[in-house]
Amino acid sequence: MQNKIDLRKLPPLKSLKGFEAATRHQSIREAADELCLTHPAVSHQVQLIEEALGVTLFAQDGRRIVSTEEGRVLYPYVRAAFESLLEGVEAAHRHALDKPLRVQTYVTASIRWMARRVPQFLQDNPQVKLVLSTCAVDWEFDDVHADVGLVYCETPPSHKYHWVPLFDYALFPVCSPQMAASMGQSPTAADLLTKPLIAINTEVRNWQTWFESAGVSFDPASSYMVVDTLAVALEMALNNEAIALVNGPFVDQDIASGRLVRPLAHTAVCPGEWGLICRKELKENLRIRTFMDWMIQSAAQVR
Amino acid sequence: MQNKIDLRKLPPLKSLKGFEAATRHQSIREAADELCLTHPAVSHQVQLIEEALGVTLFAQDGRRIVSTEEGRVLYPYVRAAFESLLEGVEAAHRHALDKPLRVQTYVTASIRWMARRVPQFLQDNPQVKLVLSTCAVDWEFDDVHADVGLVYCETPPSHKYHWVPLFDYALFPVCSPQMAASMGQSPTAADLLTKPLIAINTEVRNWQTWFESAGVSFDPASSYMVVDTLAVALEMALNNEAIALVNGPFVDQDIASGRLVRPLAHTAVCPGEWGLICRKELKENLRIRTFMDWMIQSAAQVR
DNA sequence: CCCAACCCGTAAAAATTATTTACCGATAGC
DNA sequence: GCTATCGGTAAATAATTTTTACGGGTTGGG
Repeated sequence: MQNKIDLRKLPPLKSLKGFEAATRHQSIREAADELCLTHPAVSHQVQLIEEALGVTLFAQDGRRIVSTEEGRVLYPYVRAAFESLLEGVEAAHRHALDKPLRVQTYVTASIRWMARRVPQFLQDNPQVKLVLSTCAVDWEFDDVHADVGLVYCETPPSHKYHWVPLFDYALFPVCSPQMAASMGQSPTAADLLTKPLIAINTEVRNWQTWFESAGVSFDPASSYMVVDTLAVALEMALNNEAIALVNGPFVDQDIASGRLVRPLAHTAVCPGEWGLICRKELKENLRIRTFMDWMIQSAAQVR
Repeated sequence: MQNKIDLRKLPPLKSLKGFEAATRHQSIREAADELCLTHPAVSHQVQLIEEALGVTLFAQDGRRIVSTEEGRVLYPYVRAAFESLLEGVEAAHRHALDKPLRVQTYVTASIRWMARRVPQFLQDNPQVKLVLSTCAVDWEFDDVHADVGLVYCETPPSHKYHWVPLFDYALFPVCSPQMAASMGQSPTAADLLTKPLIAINTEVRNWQTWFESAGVSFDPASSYMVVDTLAVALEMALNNEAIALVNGPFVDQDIASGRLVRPLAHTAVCPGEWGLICRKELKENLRIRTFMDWMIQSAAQVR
């Protein structure tokens, strides 16, 4: 870092905008128009600077104004200062966008949500680089290794995080059309008990929750099979091997295309939500806001 | 002049001071001390800029702060901007002080007031150059040919001028000690009528005014002699040739030294005053304010 | 030549910003 | 563990900027 600088001798910085524009236009009114202000505002700004410097910057010439010699001397320095600042802002932006944005999520969300949408984002924001990490140590958002996360939270996270809920944690079964057909016209929840049900090892109680909300009792130990991520369960459902229990907006396309169906409409909405998370102080960060805004918009199209 | 510049992209300029100092100190509190602000003020300034740029500039490290890479990228540009502004202010000052200050006054004031005091002013303000003009076309202050004037105004001048009254227009007679002695111990106003009285051609009625205020009638046509400036009249008084009528603080030194005396104390205070005048918009001008302040202080020592 | 259009300056009121005061939680040294 | 220090937050206060409303002076066209 450098030495101290005598900031007290600086004129009122905000008013310099008025001086700059007024000098360029040699007109208070035109400057005001450019700055989207009224003319007395600019007039006052110019006077402030004149008083601060003790130097007359404009003289009246008929009904216009003309820079004095001092005004003309000062202008290039002010101009250079503004240009330096703009360059600085640019440089900081470039630098900020250069670092890849680290996104944490779960395997299923990564495969069945991100993978389908991220390419469009990268195309729309070519200057942003993304790193998706699905191998988080546990379910919690890890702010050391990621900038932003698409995660499930049962309760709103601590105040040090910025949290934008996106979807309900809504449970509903899906299976292949053949499997659904094998259960007859309008199967009941109890009918599902006759079929192979896949559970996820981190959420083994989900089937129980769903059956209970449908008024049917269920023993978690009776699951046909337990896998460690929904993505695998869905793959099995697609292959007509079992019924999977989905917990978010991860099968919209398969249902739309008919590859998967919902054998019955019952949905169990659980506490908590899927949402976006980042550290609070990063929420105004350019890259992060860009990404989050895009995610929010993208999610809104699904709901 | 140059092209338009996109001033909207600039961050809040005032807050840049906070960023600059905080970066230099790597501490919010020290920055606040330097800027004579409280620490929340600086904290807020930094946040404003971070929000404006969408970039994080500081990270917390224990109980201090550390610039992020973006902060370090931005700093030199901000610094350069401030330095450019300071240079600009300097340059404008230099330019403003380089032009000589044009002072208008009357011959007598010039000889008997300015001439004695100006050298000290020039010594105290070596960067200021003065041009005294005593050959004004008429008595009025001429703002085209002078920046500031030491003039007499019977009524306060028009609102376009800044006017600082300095002395009463007070009339009193002076003469040599011999001439005074020749009139006896305590001469009356009437006693003066027996002596040669010098009048000034532009103010021929002054003797009449003085005598009337002293309760003695006087015919202006009876003046011993008419000259065109008080300076000449005073010279004659010094040479024991006549009595002059002084209209301002122009004989203090001669009276102090005993070269001139006031034969009697009666003074006629006339309407109007001696004062400093300049165009209103110039009153905050560095050179002009410097000069006027000095004049005011200098005058205060006399009164 | 005069009137309307235009421009700038001023002053008081209104709106907006900046700063302070009074807290809180976190950290590091003792 | 306790305390001094640091930074962040929020509400209240202070300061500033901006606007509104007006006035005076200049210019150019009818």
